Amino acid sequence: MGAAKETLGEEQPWAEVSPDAARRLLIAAVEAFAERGYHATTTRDIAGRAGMSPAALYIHYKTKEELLHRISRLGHDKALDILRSAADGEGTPAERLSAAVRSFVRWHAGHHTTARVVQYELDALSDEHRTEIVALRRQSDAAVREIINDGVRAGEFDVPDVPGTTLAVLSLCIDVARWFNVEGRRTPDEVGATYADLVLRMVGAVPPGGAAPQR
Amino acid sequence: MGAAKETLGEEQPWAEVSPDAARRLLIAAVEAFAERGYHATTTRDIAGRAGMSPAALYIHYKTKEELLHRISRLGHDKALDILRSAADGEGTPAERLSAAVRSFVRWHAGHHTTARVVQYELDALSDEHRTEIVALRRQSDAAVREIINDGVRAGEFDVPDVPGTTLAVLSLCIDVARWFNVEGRRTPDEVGATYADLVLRMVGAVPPGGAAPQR
DNA sequence: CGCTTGCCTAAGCGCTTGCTCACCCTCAGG
DNA sequence: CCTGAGGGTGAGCAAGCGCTTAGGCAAGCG
Repeated sequence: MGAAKETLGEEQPWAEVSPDAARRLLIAAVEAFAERGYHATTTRDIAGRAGMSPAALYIHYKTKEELLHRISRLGHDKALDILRSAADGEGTPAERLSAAVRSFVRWHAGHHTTARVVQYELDALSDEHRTEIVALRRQSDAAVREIINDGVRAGEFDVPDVPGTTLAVLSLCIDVARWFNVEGRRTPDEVGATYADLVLRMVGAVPPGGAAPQR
Repeated sequence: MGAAKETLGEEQPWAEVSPDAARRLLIAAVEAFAERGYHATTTRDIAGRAGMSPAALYIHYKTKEELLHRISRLGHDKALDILRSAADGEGTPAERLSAAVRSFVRWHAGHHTTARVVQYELDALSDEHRTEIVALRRQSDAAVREIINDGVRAGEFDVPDVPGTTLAVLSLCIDVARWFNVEGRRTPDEVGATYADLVLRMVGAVPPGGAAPQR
């Protein structure tokens, strides 16, 4: 149910970044940051991956930190968007929570390089940029908490500690970006389904029909 | 002069590191790595925090990476120890799983600076050291999986995907190190209790008595 | 054609990094 | 007293860092 009418996985995930050279640099930076971390990545490495000279980077971005901020901002926007559209969707709280977790996890697994940068490199941002991003994260938290509160009010969920459970649910989903490996046995879809099931158990909503994804 | 080795009344977490100067350097490194990350930390910063000159570091450690390795090794040993003693303890699978999660989470919250370094700076290790650490992590995974398998065999747990659930449980616990804040509202004990409850729900074992920790 | 504009590079500046080296201080054993 | 070893320091090296600068080249336009 719920007919996940999903805007198809963007074939060009960074279509909003232009011109072309700026996008190539940003994609190269995502890869490099995800592999080695922000501080261990050099501007020469980023430029090299994009097939450019080190100086080319500074035509499109003022600093290396601005690159990280752009990535972080776009990624958080996307993540929040995913959560919001599930939270504001139709259906019972259980259905909405399940959909939110499934799509949120699918994104973290499918775009785990981006997600890794977005979720684990916050410390490298400037104070100003970090507070901007933290505000977005609080909105993500609010979106999930709202679904859980709805479920509790409707008597569908049994949750003694709503803020704590909200935190745990988001934490569980976010950490997917850390361990997910493309060469592993699980597809993003499978992980999403498994996690949606686990989260429904956490809030005391029995998964429908016991139809748990088996393998 | 005054007693150089003063008992602080709290546990001495790095008692196994000697001599004294080496321990002070290690503690300084844990703080710095946890705050800024390995790559953003300079050897001068570590030495400075320990009240020494930059060169002093190299009397006790061959490289900066060796410091990280020592921290990571000791931390993983401790974490594995905690999980093992819960897994090998007595009681029903639900009791053992609950105890394992509670103590594991309590450690990650209470020693969140150390845990942050231990859990999130693996990439900075040399290939050799990283494979050594990864082997320890696989043992942690095995310890948790064993409890869950016991519960399934005993008919106490309802777990469709044991490896997936094991991964999720560990992931949930580990991520505590990322978000836990000393100035937050929760104590390590409270988080441990909340999480133990959540994990029992995840494996389909009804939490005992419904005595869930309230805010 | 000359001139501007946008994108890019080669070279390199100033600084910081991990790490080393020559030397010093303290103290136990003879 | 001397000696030698272990723990410490100030100064600094080579390499690598983020970033800048001067200039090149192609395209659009009078």
